This record gives sequence, structure tokens and C-alpha cells, in this order.
Amino acid sequence: MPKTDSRDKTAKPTEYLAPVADYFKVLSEISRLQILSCLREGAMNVSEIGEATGLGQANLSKHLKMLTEAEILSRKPQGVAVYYEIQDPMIFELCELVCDRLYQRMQQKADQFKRLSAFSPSKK
Amino acid sequence: MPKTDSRDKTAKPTEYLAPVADYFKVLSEISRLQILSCLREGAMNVSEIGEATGLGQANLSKHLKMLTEAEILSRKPQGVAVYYEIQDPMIFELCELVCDRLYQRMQQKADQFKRLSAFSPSKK
DNA sequence: ATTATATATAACTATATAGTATTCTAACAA
DNA sequence: TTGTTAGAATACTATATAGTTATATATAAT
Repeated sequence: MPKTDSRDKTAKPTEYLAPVADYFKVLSEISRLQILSCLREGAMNVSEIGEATGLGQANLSKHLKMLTEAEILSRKPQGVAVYYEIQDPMIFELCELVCDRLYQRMQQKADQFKRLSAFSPSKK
Repeated sequence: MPKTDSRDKTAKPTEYLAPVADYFKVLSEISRLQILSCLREGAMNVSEIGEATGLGQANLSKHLKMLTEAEILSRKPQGVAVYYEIQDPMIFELCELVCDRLYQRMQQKADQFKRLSAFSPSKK
């Protein structure tokens, strides 16, 4: 019965994790989240996105390329301009999950702070 | 009626995105995903995690610190050993969403390849 | 106290990448 | 054609960070 050699540390699992890590990496930069955020409303061309985000042209272009290669955005040239659009709305699910959780935590901490505040007169 | 100055490009949205980006950044490294993956089964101490993942001791220690500060893991010293445990299972939701999507895409591409293969005899 | 062991920290190196300045390409307009 | 504009590609710099080696800390055992 063939069995995986457990001594081989460099073996299997790593390769499967790489694409997942790469995907999260795309979402791990503020500039790219900014871009995604302003495309929630619908397609925009590069100049428009640039104005909305304040990102430099070359920089923006690189980020758009990354997002497109990750199949998060789609690219549609129209004459001289190029329009980008959300291709995979799942990213918003991901962002919302994270946002909600971060918000919960803040709430919780604020709550604890209020409750345990050293200067409150009571707490019986 | 006070209105946000839309000329101020460096203003608001960025700060709100930073914590989200930071959270995704924690999940964007293979080594950390490896760690999370092996903690799915339950708490483990550092040595055990090291054996399971093959990561070096100091490196592992740094990753565990990051994951703990992100409140993804909890840290429980027990004598000389320190046990780490998943504190926020939401990460698995996130990973599953991404995995499922990546899998769908692969399926889809394989499918297209099969269908359009230049060497197939027929296609009607 | 002394030693051994588990984990953390510090210092360092090497690599990846965000941002920028510059050049290139392609579409449209004159 | 020539020029103009939008976007992409290239080259470069500066910073961040993964990994490693070496050192420090802390608990347990002798």
C-alpha cells in the first residue's frame, strides 16, 4: 500500500497552498483595494480610476495588470481608452467577511474598555 | 451642509482599507497557511508545528507571532512549551471561498481545452 | 546552583515589490 | 503625414519581509 513519505518535508501541501497565498497577496495592498472599491459602481477607464484613487499612471497600470491576471478584473479596450470592470464579485464577499470581523473586534474592545475603565466610579 | 472635499485625493478611504489589506497580508504567505492548515486539527506546540511544517524555529516563531497579533491564533504557554490554537475559524471560510473559486476556474479551463482541442476529429 | 530544553528576540542577508520617471505603442484627429 | 493622447512596458530606487544564524529568556530537572 503506497504511503506518503512523512519525512519529505518539502513535499505535497505547499504547492496547493501557493495559489491561495497568491490570491490573498493580490488583495493585500491598499492601492489595489482602492481600485476594487471604486469599481464597485461599475466599469471605469484607466484615467478615471487614476483620478478617483490618486495613483500614478504607471503604478496604476501595474496594479490593474495584477488584478486582471488574477481574473478579478476584466479588461475592455474601447478606442484609445481601456475600461476595467469587476469580473469576480467574490472579492467583495471576502472583504466583507474581513471587515465585519474587524468591526466586531473593535466593538468588543471598546466595550471591554468601557466596562473595565479604571476611572468609573462604580462597578459595585 | 458639510461635504467631503472630493479634491483631496489622499483623504478618507485609504485608512479604512489598511486594516483589511493587513489582514489579507497575513494570509498571503505559504508558510503561514501551512501553519493554519496543520492547526485545523487542534492545538499544537511550537515544536510539533515545526515538525509538521518543516519551518525553521526562529522563522516559525515570527510567523506565529504575526498570526497571534492578527488574533487568528491564540497562545497558551504550558510549562516550557507553548501551544497555539486557531482563535478565529473565519480564516477557513476565507480560504474555502478562494479555493473553491480557483478550483472552478481550473475546471472551466480544462473543460474549454477539452472542447476546443485542435486535434479532436470532430466538433460536429 | 547547574544543566537542558523550548521558545523568543536580535541582527543580518537576500529577495520581492510599490512607487516613480521614462520610453514605447497604438488609436484617433488635424 | 504629423501630432496628440491613453495606456503599457521598462528601468530604477527604496522599503518591507522571509529566512537564517546567533543569542537571550524562562521553565523544568538534576
